[in-house]
Amino acid sequence: MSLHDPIDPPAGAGRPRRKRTDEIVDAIKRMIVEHGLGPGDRLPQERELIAQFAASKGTVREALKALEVQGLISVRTGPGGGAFIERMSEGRAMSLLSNFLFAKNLSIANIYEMRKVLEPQLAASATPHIDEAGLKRLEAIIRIYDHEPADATERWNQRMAELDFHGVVAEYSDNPILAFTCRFLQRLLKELTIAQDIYVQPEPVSRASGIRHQRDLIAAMRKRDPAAAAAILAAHMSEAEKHMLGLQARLADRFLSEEAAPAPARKRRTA
Amino acid sequence: MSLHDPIDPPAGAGRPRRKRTDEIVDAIKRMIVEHGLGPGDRLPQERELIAQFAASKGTVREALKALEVQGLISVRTGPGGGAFIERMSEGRAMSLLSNFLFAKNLSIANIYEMRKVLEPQLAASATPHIDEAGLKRLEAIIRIYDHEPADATERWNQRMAELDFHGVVAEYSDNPILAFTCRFLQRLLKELTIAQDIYVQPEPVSRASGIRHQRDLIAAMRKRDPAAAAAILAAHMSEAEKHMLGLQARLADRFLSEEAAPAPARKRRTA
DNA sequence: AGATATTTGTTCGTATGTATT
DNA sequence: TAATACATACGAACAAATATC
Repeated sequence: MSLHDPIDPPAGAGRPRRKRTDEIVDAIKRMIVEHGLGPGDRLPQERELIAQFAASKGTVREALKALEVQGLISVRTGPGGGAFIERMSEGRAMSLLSNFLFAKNLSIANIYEMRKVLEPQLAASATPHIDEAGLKRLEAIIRIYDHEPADATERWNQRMAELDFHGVVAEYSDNPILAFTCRFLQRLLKELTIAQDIYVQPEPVSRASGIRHQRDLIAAMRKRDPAAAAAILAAHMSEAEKHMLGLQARLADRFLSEEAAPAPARKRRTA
Repeated sequence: MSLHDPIDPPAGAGRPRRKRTDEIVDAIKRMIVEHGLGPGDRLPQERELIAQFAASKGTVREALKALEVQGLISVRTGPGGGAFIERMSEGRAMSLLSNFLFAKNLSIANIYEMRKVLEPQLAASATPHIDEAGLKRLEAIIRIYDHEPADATERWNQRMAELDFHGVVAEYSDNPILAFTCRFLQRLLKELTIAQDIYVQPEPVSRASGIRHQRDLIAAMRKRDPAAAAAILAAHMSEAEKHMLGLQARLADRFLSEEAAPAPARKRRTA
């Protein structure tokens, strides 16, 4: 069912017969790896799959739907349409993960416990690769929150921008899983439901200190000094953690919205 | 959020019209959160959903399939059957995530860069909660690899057990996302394809040191000393990283199903 | 811009499989 | 064993989207 839907503990005796749909899902997955298909490549069309698997249209469509939800393919209508191999987007991966963590009632403390050790690593791993354009972007983001906000809305925007700052740093890391994890944690923070309006109330501590840290970070990166970058982020996170700790907040019901719309990149045709 | 949530403002110009299936998926998700349905609760049956959404059987089934793949529901046949709310299993969450990271070509270095900072945190967070039974389990696992392996198979089993050791520690952490991440990293290491048979060749360094670290960790946990536990793990990881670094290995092609039941000769199917 | 061909999307009716009683 | 209640699967027809001319 799932790509490597593992082991689905089949309750010892009397395995429930394999469902046709799942067989087809697996068969298509095999087809993908065996033919070495990559993003953009086309699968046989519905009609052919129906013939090939001797299955009905509905069954084949269910299988394709399963693959689509897993982010493996996308399906387009029209001439030259059909199922195309996709690379799962980061956003979708995060949504899927959120569904899992949703039930776990994460706290801010949980998230910061990870951030305080990961963000320094992230900064260090980005330091050798960030370019002047990236540094400029960071400086631009700081400018969003380097002043007192006029109203609650601006205050909220400033808090989001602070998280975006770290998101930009992640873009320059050469460690994909570290970057993904950090960005995911940032997203979780953005999705917090406020028991005590964290992001709305005036910050309990000086913004100046945070901004100084971030400017220091940019300087350290310019000097290509990963150790310094990590140290600065460690201090920054430790301070941020202190402010956030104790706040009650839980994950929002982001649950329902899923990014849909696969990008309309087109103009591709693989026979 | 209300029943008639305007969340899906019908795509003004440009975007393709919302597909019926996706509408139903979202509607069911809304239904779940609005009714506060939890694991084990039943959704309306197929027939009722068909009536409720004025959609055909096939469309409703596609929607249910999508929810099933996301780990949100499971469907059972027979009297009293239907769609039931599920808690996504950790295994499924990991599989879905693997699909995303598969394309990213992770290296061992990438994984250890995270482990070396996360595992110490994990040990610290588990220290206050682990009980004597857990400590005994850890000691039992160590016994699997506290001696020279007889053959390659045992050597491999020993390496897997070393990872399981940390998995047990994760079970006692009170930080769900930290525990999940650490276990996921462990799983990635288990799934490595060997360019240079990492787990098969004799270990390049003494096993004694690793085991000493782990025994020290158990002692520190017994004394309820999180700081010491973290420090020991940091040393342990740093040493392990040294051994693994430089090894070339990539994520395995878990891509295609590895079901419990191994590939029996494929049945031929009439075209 | 409009017509057309191609391909997915949706519906309906029916039959089969499976678990409960 | 049989009856029942439910999902699972099939097939044909029709609707909608979209690339091409």
